[in-house]
Order: sequence, then structure tokens, then C-alpha cells
Amino acid sequence: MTIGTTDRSLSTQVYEFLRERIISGELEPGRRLVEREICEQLNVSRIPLREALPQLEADGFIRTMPRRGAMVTQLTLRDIEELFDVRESLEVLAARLAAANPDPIALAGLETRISAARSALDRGSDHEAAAANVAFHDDVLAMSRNRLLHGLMQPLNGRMQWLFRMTADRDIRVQCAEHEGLYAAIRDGNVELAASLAFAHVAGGRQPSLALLADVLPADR
Amino acid sequence: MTIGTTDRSLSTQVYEFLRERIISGELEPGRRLVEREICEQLNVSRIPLREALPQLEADGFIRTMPRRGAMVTQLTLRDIEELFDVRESLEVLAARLAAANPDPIALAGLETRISAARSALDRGSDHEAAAANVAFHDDVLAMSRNRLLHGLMQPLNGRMQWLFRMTADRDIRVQCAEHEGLYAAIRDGNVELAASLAFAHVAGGRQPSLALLADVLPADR
DNA sequence: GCACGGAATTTTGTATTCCAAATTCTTCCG
DNA sequence: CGGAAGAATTTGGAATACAAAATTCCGTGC
Repeated sequence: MTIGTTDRSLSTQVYEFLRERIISGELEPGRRLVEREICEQLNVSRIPLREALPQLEADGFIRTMPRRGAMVTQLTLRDIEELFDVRESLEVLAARLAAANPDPIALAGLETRISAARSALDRGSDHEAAAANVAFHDDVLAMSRNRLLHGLMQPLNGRMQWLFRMTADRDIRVQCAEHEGLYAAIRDGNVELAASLAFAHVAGGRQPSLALLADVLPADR
Repeated sequence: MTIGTTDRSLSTQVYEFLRERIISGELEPGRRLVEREICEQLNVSRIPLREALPQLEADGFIRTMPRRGAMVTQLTLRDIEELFDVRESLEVLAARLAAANPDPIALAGLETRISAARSALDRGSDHEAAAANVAFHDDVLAMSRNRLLHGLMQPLNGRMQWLFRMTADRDIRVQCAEHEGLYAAIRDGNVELAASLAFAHVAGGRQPSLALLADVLPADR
């Protein structure tokens, strides 16, 4: 892909380009990002790149060390536990806020996600079902009508995306069922039920994920 | 102040310089940040400045519009409600985690904050007492031993600091009392009590603050 | 053959200069 | 007084330069 033909500032495009490749795993954890390489590949000068890097760092996608450049963040087991704790709290908040404001249009959107996941499941496409489930979460977040919350969660989810890919297929049917329960609670405006279902949903994926990752992750720093 | 004599990268120093001045209110909300001015004032080139700006934006301290530069974030009433919601959730999580791990050294630190606040109060120095109370919150955050949580809360608190200054003196004695209760719950490892006290503590400051701000804040965007 | 030390190379951090495009300011005219 | 044309400012970005730090490479000695 050549950058420069579309809209927005180059810095933003570089940011998005790198973020996508980190989330997708193409730039694997630990990979060093060498400025010259990226500038050459994207055909941009160092200025927009060096504006993109601090953003990526602020969002936790890379770590930079003085005079040693940037590398893709390598999550430790502890990092992931921290992520789960925070995500748990914020997903619960999102569910609570969504249930407090069960807007019909947003509800219809959630329904779409659920039926998409279910039909993908029927067709045997676990991949599509997982994607629909990710979209469901994002929609709940949007439905919370708290832009700050949504903005905070985005990079957290991005950082966990590869983890989702590793582990989400595990119990995708369970996830779909939980989503349907959560949807019903939100639709009915049952704030406390939505909160506890959201909590259970996130918490439920925790131990299995951590167990799966225990041996592939680096030790804590 | 002249930048350049201390350690760390210039970008970081510029970032911190601007952040401090935004938090302190010296750079008031809505103020435009003109690159040339800042570069001249700090005697740095545009490069480190342009690396600092995306960081400030990622942390919510400034907003930038393409081709129109950066300005200090002007919180709307809705922004502040969103902040309260998120802070509520995260402070509760921090209290919960701290109570789950009542480390003696950290507890001693909390005690120090409490007695500092109380003695400042006895001396009639509301200002110092408020500072000690802010430090107390930060210590609880640190005690949660969740670096992600701590990192997320920092800019949120920074953005609300001027609000604290406006409203904190109001019921500083109530705050101290609530802190003491929270401290006891954490010390005793009473996770649920700590959580509900933290919730009440944040939620309690909410309506009074919003009422105070209702007429000075700009309308929602 | 391998560890070690130092030189050569690469990379980052920052400055400077330059330019186009967009925005803002000024000024002049109706 | 309002508005439009032109001037000045400002941002977004490129190219180049260079010192300092880090990394790589290589030759030497063991």
C-alpha cells in the first residue's frame, strides 16, 4: 500500500498503518521499528512518522527507549492480567450505561450483530462469528454514549486482539449465548443485570486465556 | 524556564512543560498553541514540539484540528460527566485491588497522607490538605499494583485538576473522613467495603461539582 | 575455535531550511 | 458597515545535516 493518496494527515495515516499491522500481528511483539525502513516503505519523511510514534506509544502499541528506538509491545502475563482487570471494569460500565439508555436504533444494531454471529456459526464460519462478536462489544461501547470510555477501550482491545484470535474460537458458542443474554438485559433496561452479565462475560474468558498463554509469554519485566 | 539543561529527551520535556502549564491553568482551556511561539519560548526546534503534541492529544489535554493547530481542551458538561463515570469505575477498581493486597509499606504511606491532610486542616491550610488528598488517591492507585490502571487515570485526573481546585475546598473535611474510612477498609482487606466507599467518595463529589460548573462551561459540541 | 575490545557503521535526536496549501488577518471598495 | 481580494501567518511536510549513542563487525589474542 502506498500512503499519500487519501485524506487526513500523513501522521494519522502512518499511525493507522502501523496500528493495523501491529493488531493484525504482521508486526509481531518485540519487532523493532526502524525509522528509515518505515519511511522508505511508506515513502514519507521522518516527520509524520515521528508524530505517529508517540501516539502509538500512548496507546500502548509500542514501547520506546531513548536512543534505542521503538519496538512492538510484548505483553507479559502480568500485563494481560492488568488488561483484564481494567477491561472488566470498563465493559461493566459500558453495559451499565447502555442499559440505562436502551436506544431502539442501537438495539437494532446489536440484534444485527447477534444474528450475524449466529448465522456465521450455522455456516460453520467461526471466524466471521468471532468478528461479529468483536463488533457487538464495540457497539455496546458506542451505545454507552460515553466517548471517553469508548476511546479508552479501543487501544485496550487492540492490544488484546491477537489474544482473542488465539482463544476466542474456544467457546464461541458460549460467547454468543452470553451476548444474547447481555443484549436482553440492555434491551430491558436492567442495569444491574447487564452489569453482572458483562462482568461474567469478561471474567469467564480470563482464566482459560491466561492458561493458554502461560507458557508462550515472556516473564514479567 | 529554559529547557535543555536536564535529562530525558526534549520531546518529553516539552510534553511535560506543556502538560504542567495546562494542568495548572496557566494555559487556559481554549488557548491556542502556536508552534513558533512555543519553540521560541522553549528554544527548541519544531521537531520535539511536534512529537509532544500528539502525546498531549492522546492524553486529552489538547485538541488539534487539521491545518488549524492545537488548542487546550475545553471540557463540556458532558465531557465532565463522562469523566466522572469512568473515574468512578476506575477508582473503584483501584480500591478493590488495593484492598486485595494490603501491603504494609503502602498502608503506611496512606496513613502519612491522611495525617498530613488532617494536620494541614488543623493548621487551617485547606490548600495543603487538598494536595495531600490528591496524593492519597494517587497512592491508592499505585497500591493497586496495576500500572495500566495507574497510567490511564493519570491524564484523567490531570484534566480534572482545575475542577478539583474549584470545588475541592467545599467539603474537604468530608473528603478527609471518607479517605479515613477507605483507608480502614483497604487495611482490613475488606474488598467490597473499599469498593463501595470509593464509589460513594467519587459519586459524592459529582453533583456538587457539576452544579458549580453548570454555568461556566461551554455547551456540548 | 572463541572471547574480547575497539573501530566502523547505523540509528536516533535535534536543528535548519525550504515550500505548498490552508487559514487568518488586513485593507480597501462598494 | 459588509464583504471580497490580497497579504501575512501558520501548519503539514520534505530534505539535509550532524552529534551522540547504540549496534555491528572485525581483527587480535588466548
